[in-house]
Amino acid sequence: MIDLLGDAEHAAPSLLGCRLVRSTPAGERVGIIVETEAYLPDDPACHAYAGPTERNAEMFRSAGASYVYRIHRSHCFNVVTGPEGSGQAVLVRAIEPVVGVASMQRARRRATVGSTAPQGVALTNGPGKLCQALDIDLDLNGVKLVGETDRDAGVSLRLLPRETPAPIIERTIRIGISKARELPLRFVIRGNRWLSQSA
DNA sequence: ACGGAGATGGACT
DNA sequence: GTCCATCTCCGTT
Repeated sequence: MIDLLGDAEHAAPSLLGCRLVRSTPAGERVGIIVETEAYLPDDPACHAYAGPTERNAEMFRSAGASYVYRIHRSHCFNVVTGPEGSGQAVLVRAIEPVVGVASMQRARRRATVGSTAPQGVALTNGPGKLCQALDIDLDLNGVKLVGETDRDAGVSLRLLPRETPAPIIERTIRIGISKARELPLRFVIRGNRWLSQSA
């Protein structure tokens, strides 16, 4: 059971080890979530902090939906958590690829502007990279990720519980933000090799 | 209508 | 380490 009804600070570590499943006509891609960050209602770094806007609308809807937004050339993927209307979410910052690696590599190559093909851990070790690898963009903003999903409606992104024992978790400050830098709201699976490069 | 900022990634010195 | 591409959103004119 994945705890998404509690607040993001509680949900973020509970998502570690869970599987993210992307199904398209081309096949299935699966990654294990290894790094997350919580963004809370009273948190200046949270997109929902200043209240509902068009961009962050999904954060104020029901837990278990996706919140996808664009930053520079990349997308970031979040899982909405907490009571409806509370405005909080968990950013997925890195996954460990387990199924459909070749398909992820193709998707990354397609989305990469430069010439060098992403290799090794660079496949999915960052929030923008994993969105490229799984073809997550604004079309997947607001889709239901758990339970009865919108799969028949052509939507194919699902969150499944972990199959393994709870991982050993480390907690640190968040990465790449300018506000509320000091809050320890980043959670990682200890020692996992697919974690993002933390400056 | 406008301008600045950004939960990033890749290239380069 | 630094620089910046590229675009969406949002607060301000």
